[in-house]
Amino acid sequence: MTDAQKWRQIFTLLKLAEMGAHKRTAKVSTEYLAEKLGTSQQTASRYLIELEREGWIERSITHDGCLVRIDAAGTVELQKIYNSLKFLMETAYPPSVTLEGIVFTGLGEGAYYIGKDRYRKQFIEKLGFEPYSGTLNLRLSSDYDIKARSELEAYPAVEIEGFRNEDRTFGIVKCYPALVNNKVKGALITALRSHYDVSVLEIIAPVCLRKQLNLKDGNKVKVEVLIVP
Amino acid sequence: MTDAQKWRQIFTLLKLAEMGAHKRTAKVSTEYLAEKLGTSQQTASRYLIELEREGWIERSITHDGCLVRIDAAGTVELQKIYNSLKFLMETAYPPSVTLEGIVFTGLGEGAYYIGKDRYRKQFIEKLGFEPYSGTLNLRLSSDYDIKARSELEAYPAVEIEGFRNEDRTFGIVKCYPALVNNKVKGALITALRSHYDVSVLEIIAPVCLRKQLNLKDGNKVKVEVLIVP
DNA sequence: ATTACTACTAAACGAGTAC
DNA sequence: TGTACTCGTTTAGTAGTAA
Repeated sequence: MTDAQKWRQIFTLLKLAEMGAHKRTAKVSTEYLAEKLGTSQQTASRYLIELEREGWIERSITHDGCLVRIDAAGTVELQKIYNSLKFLMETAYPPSVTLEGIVFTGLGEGAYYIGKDRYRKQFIEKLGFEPYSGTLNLRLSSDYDIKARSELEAYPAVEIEGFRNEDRTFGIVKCYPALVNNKVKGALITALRSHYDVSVLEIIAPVCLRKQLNLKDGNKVKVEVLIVP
Repeated sequence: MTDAQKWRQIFTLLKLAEMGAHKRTAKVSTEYLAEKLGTSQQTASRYLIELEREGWIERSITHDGCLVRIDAAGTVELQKIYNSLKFLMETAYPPSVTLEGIVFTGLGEGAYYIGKDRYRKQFIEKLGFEPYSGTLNLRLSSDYDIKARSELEAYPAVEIEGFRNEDRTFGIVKCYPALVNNKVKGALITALRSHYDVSVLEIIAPVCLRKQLNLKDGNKVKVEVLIVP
């Protein structure tokens, strides 16, 4: 089944549900369904046949219409769309923000901060992974990316608490779970220190991103930041 | 715009929303969108053009992708589907039950009961119309219709309180708002008395249904009973 | 009344490609 | 890189009609 077909079918399921076929066996003539769908009787008939083959509805044909009931599998499809829409419409934040930046070599300070045990423990606890001892530095190039990054500040983040040891104070770190180049799970971290400006991203991950993704300075990297309300 | 087109577009809107385009301007390449849609880059491009023409998205093209934001009109479309699904999935009852029956002439007792002032006042108050002084009697023919009618008992109804006068007791009446032959608003009423069995429907409406719909004994009538939780 | 087949028409798709 | 045009191919839609 192609995606286009799938969506026609989900639309048909929705119309059948509006006739109550998700709660009870409803009598539906192909002519009536056709009217609701804005299509011909023949097409409505074909849709019902497809839905039946797909196992999304149960159907029996009588002399004056079909008795149709949406099956468990069909209900699941409607529920999926509902859940997705519910999340999108009820949540104040976008589900994700995608940023792109160019790899560059930093001063190696990332490793120093990430190495601090009080940070490490929290990374493991709150992000679910032990970070590789180094950060991947990305420079944002476009206005879009810089704007998108600044919008992130308003969205909820995983907060890593600061602390102080005998020498100095280590500040709070805001983390955003992220997917790097559609492949590797990691996190964007901010405010570790203020050496870099808003056009720089620092990424941590359980593995060495440069090795894992075969990255060199100057390569473009996509970071899909996941907002977790 | 045909309905098939409309549904492709709503599907596309949903995917764009999953990229956050309903909350912010998102950078989306046609190639990336194509992948999410399960279609070709060319088709994705066409969809975006159509959505823009429709006024559902705002778009500006940059050298490395489109900046896309779902417009108010587009959000409304998503909201419509969401509201519809929300109602269907969160409600324990089907939105409506459609019954078909054959017109026959009753004993004229309907007029007597409906004429009672204590009933009339409640009909006006709770159903929103003053019933024509007579009921349309329908005989259910198929097993499906009789089964569907019996299911109605479990669904919420508008309840008209009983009363007693000097002579006798008048019982409670359950009403279900209904649309007769897709045209006239009225109500299915039950338990006015027990003269008729489960295979008989009594319908009231603000007008004389026989005249309004030009009905004769033996005509088939469709009654779409609306469940109002 | 219905459903749904066949044969045809209309529309959507996507490969190639220009920009 | 991108987007989006043309145009041949594929797919969906419908009219007519049988069952």
